[in-house]
Amino acid sequence: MSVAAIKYDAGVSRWEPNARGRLEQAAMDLYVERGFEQTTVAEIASRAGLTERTFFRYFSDKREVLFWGAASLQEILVNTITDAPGGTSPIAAVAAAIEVAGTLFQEGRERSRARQAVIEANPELKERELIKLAALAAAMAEALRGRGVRDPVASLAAEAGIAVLKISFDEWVAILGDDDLPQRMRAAFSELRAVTAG
Amino acid sequence: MSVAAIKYDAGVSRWEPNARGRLEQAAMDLYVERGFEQTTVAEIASRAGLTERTFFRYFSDKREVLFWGAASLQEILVNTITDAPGGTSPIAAVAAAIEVAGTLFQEGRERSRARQAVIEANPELKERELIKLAALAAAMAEALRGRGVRDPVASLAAEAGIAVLKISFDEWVAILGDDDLPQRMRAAFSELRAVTAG
DNA sequence: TACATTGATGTCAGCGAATGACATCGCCGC
DNA sequence: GCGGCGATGTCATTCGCTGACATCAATGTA
Repeated sequence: MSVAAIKYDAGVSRWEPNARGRLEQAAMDLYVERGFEQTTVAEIASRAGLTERTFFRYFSDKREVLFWGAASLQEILVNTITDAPGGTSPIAAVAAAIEVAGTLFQEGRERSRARQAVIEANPELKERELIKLAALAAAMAEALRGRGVRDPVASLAAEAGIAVLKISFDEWVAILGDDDLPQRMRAAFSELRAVTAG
Repeated sequence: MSVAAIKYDAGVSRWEPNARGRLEQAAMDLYVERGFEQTTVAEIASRAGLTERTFFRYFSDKREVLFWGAASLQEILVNTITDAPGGTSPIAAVAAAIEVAGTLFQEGRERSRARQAVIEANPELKERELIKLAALAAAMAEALRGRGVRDPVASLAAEAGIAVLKISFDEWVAILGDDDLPQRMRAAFSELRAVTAG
């Protein structure tokens, strides 16, 4: 739905449209402005023209605003693994999925940066990020099992992939200029191969 | 310290000794009996003969009761890596550290089991566990850097070690009989080598 | 047209985690 | 014996989060 459509609808419909989007925007703005802890849910809701109660109808908790998008990322990773050509090795399928994720992050570069800065500044948010990454690993392992890969190979390949994702992403975010994230990921995978061979 | 000793001390000192230990014990008991969420800090404190406020003086939050022991584990991992003979490869140093941890878990087997059951049953606790594991990985990476290992090798080796720890530990906990955790960890490391070799 | 239903939001009350400020009072060194 | 210290208690408060119920436009249906 376009912005024009939103304007059109205002006053016609009972409420402003896109409540979830407004809440998300308000939350991000406030988290960036004053930090996560210093922002209350009441403030977020108020800035979005809604009430606290409504915030909690859209997001299970204050942290989830920054993470609900992980669901679609998970879907992409799983599909990439599932759709990999037969005969692709587990680690190659995982690597392909991780690189697709890398491409996506690269597209929304500034957004990724801002988001990561907020998360990095708060331990509670780091916890949430880690559990989302763990969920991604679990989902990838499950997708591998769906291809006939057994444990512990499936789990190990998935965990290795997440390790590469984390490390590459952190480096990429820390770098000032813009360099290629998927390429950095490929390099990390080959480093990992050398390291474990150690 | 035995119950008898506690009785002896009562009345001599102003308070029962070992407040922290009593809080920890009370918390574990309650978490096992009714689950983490269904237990209030007030109940824990009351069972330990203390107040809520005192609980928060010993533990930064309700979850930390189950995790404050991670500090000494981290120390052990770091020391093992630091003290590894010169010329030991990064992954070998990490493997050695992880196996030491495995030995420790094995000694307190029932305790590990009970604890893990509580954690597994609650997402908040899983989050906390993950961030502790991430802290362990970061500390091991730092110890490797202290040996002259550069990034991303140091980080990758540390993350790989944590992945092996996690997966082996989970399997070991799930198994009914008692089998050897360090040995399981060695096996997982060699699986990982095969997996990343693709 | 009238009426029932539905769905997104609001209102209100309340619990429990966490924190700051200040009080208490044995213990220990001087 | 006195004065400070340290472990604990008391009190008040903020904030995240939840359940129960109310509101009211839109939509469907007789």
